[in-house]
Amino acid sequence: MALGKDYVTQECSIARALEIVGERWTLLVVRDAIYGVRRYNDFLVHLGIPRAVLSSRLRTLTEEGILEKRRYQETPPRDEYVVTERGAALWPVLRALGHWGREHIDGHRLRVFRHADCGGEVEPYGTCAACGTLVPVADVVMVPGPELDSAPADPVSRALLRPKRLLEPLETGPAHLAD
Amino acid sequence: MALGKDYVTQECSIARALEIVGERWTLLVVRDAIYGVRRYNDFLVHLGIPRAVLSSRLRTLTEEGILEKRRYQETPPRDEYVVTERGAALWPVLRALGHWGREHIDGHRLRVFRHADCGGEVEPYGTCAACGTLVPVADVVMVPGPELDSAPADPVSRALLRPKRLLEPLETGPAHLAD
DNA sequence: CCGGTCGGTTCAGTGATCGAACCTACGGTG
DNA sequence: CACCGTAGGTTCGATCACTGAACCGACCGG
Repeated sequence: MALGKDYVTQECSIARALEIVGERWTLLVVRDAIYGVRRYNDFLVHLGIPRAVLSSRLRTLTEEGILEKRRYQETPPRDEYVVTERGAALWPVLRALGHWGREHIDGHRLRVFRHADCGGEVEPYGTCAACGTLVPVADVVMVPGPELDSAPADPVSRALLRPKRLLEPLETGPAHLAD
Repeated sequence: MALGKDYVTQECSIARALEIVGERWTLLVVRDAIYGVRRYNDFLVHLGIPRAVLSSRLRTLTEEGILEKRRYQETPPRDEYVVTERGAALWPVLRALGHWGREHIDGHRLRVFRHADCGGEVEPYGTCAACGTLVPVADVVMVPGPELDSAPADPVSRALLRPKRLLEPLETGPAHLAD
C-alpha cells in the first residue's frame, strides 16, 4: 500500500491511484517498463534500487495488473515483466510529470518524444505538434536529447541512447559485448 | 527528499519531478491546494495526515515554490498556503492520475471537471469536450459526481460538495456554523 | 569442479511515518 | 482575572519501510 489505511478514507480517484502507484520507486519502475525494460537485472542496474524493494514493487505491480510476469525461457527459467494496457495507460501521467520537471525544476531537455508516424514532437498534452493527433503510447519514439550523458555507466542507459519506440522490448545485449 | 540520493543519479525529468512531489502525501497536499484549501487545519482534517508530516510537506512545498506562505491576518497571526503558478502547473499530472484511477482502479465518477466558459466536460487530456480548447486550470469548475458521499464528516469535504472553480479559496465557514 | 549470471530472499541498521501529547499566541466569556 | 476554544505548530516514543550487504538455488560453459 502506498499510504496505508489513511487513503482509503479519501473519496478521490487521485488518492485511489496513489495508493497503487504512489509508493517510492513505483512510478520509476513503470517508466522503465514503458521504456521497454523487462528484466529484473535491467531494472536493478538502471534504477539503482535495492533488490528487496524491486522485488516488492514488481510483485505489487503484477498483482495490480500493471505488469505481467511472463516466462520467456524454460532452462534456465527466466521471467520478464511486461507492461500491460493498464500500465501503459499511466503514460500520460509520466509524460505530464516529465514535462513539469523539465519546465519547472530541471530545465534540461534530456529526452524528446516524437510521433512515429510523422516525426512531429509530442507536446505536453500528448498531441503531435505536426499532425495534431493524440499520439498513443505505442506510437511514441523516444529520442535522446542533446544534454543527455553520451556515455552512461550501465548497459540499460546505454541501450536507451538509441532512438526507441516505447513499449518495445529493450535490447541490452550480452554483458560481454557491452564492455 | 523524495527518494534520496538515488534519484540524483537519474538523468530524467520524471525522476527530478518525483524527488520533489514523489513523497508520501505530497501530491494530495497539492491536489487540495488546487482545490482551494489554504489553511493548515483544513489540510489536516481533510487529509487525515499527521501534523508533523503536514508541517514538513508544507515547508518543503513552500521551499520549492509550489506553495506560497502568506500572512492573511496579524492578530492573531494566521498564515495560509496558496498554490503558485509552479504548483498549478501540476494540474495536468493530477488530472491524468485521477483519470487513470477512475478508469483502471476505481470505476466511480466521484467528481466531474467542467470548462467554466462553456460548461463542457474536461476530457482526459485537458481539452474541453464542447469547445475543444485546452482548458487552463483556473477555468476548470469541479462538480461533485453522483457517487460522492453527500454528507461527509469533515467541513472541508462538505465545502467541496458545492461546485467550485479550481484555485479559488475554499470557504469552510466558521466551525460553529458547520454543525 | 569452478566461476559466472539471473532472480530472487533474509537480515540488521537506519530513516520516515504515525498518533498522541504538548506548547504558544490570541480572542471571547463571565 | 480565570477559563475555554481555535489556529498552527513542535516534540516524542513506537512502529513501519527502506537500505545495503550477504546469502542462496538453478543453470550454463569450460
